[in-house]
Amino acid sequence: MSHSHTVGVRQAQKQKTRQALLDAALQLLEEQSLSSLGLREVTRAVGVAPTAFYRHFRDTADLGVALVEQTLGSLHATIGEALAESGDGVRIDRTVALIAELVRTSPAHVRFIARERHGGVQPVREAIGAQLRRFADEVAAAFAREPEAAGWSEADLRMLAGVYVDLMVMTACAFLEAGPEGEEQVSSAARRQLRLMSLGRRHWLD
Amino acid sequence: MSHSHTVGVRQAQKQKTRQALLDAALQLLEEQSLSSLGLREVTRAVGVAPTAFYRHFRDTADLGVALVEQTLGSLHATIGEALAESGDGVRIDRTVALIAELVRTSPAHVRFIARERHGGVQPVREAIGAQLRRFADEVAAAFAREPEAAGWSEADLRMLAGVYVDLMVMTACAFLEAGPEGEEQVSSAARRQLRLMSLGRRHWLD
DNA sequence: TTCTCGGGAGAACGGTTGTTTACTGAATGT
DNA sequence: ACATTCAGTAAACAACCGTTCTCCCGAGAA
Repeated sequence: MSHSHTVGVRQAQKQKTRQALLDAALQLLEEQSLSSLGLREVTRAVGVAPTAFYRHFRDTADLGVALVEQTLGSLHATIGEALAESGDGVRIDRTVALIAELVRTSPAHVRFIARERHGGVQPVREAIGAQLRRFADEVAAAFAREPEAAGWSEADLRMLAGVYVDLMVMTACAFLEAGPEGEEQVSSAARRQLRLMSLGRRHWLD
Repeated sequence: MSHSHTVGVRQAQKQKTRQALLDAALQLLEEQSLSSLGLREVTRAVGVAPTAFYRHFRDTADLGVALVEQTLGSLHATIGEALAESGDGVRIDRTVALIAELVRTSPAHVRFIARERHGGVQPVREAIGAQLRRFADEVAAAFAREPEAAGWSEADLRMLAGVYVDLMVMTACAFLEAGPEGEEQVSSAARRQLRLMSLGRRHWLD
């Protein structure tokens, strides 16, 4: 008589090992790319039989897109907060600090996205591309709500938002490569880059 | 009694099959990443025995760094020409056109660089990073030669050059993803991005 | 010519891969 | 209480992998 929304011990255990597979894969992907990640490699790290993999994913590419959506999907809410800042200078600091904390708390996720964005697995590439396009849309919408956007064409606004998102991805990669000790240096460089873009934006309509 | 500079049939044949290995690898890497590229896979595509691979490279990672230097090394001369343009607007058109032609004539090389820049093989990542840093240095030197660079700190100039290079890599990736039909659209977007940066550069010292 | 060097061929090795098939047993619905 | 569903197991499969060893034979030096 239990309703469909009750979790049940059964489905809870299933999603538990599913998450274990995702976590193990993410860890293994720190030193290789998805197209070389083996099915057995993942199950061995978790401690389950190789065939158990098929109960959750069709292949490692399928696992990859799940990893993309879990990593980037939960980020839209966080991004919205930083974009709510109206001051141009304050938003720059907020955004860079957000990226820095993201890389600090979960570097493996960031590395995975950076690596597979242009990686060898097509479905994963497309999943990342779609998510980044969603981010750019949200940034463009936030820009459009501001008074500085007056006189801007929609295409130019979309271009500006695209540069903004790409700059943030590049900054995240720079944080990764620099390590914890070079964090402050990357931060200041990123802030200057954003300031350069902000200046260009102010004088766009001349 | 032949002098050391005479090629000889022996060394010519060796570099011939070495180049064949590089070409075959580049073609195979269009649909996968280097960390999953097999030694036998490459030799099979060329038509030589698997053991012949060891006469030229230690492993596939070694082949990767050779591929990086062959791809990016020959580009420094071409870049120098575009940077010689003094006009700010003309240089933008020249640069974007150069990237477009590069992607058109050898897309596999561009895809390889984009894919392995953050890929799973450390030595290759470092080789690409070193080459891109060289590009940024050249761009910074070209900027420093201009009158607009007056009052700029060396660090800010380096930052500007870094953004320039990263923007070009991103543009090359955009050309790849868009395909031949969307070439004009990517070109105009890239030109607007460069113009945005150029505007910010003009008002940097306020 | 004769000797040496070295790129390439061939076979074999132990190990790993993805996938299939049949099976177990505990949580679930009736 | 019983029947069913299904996540996970176990074993086997052919195919592939990187690497080692031995041999071959033509180019280049003597």
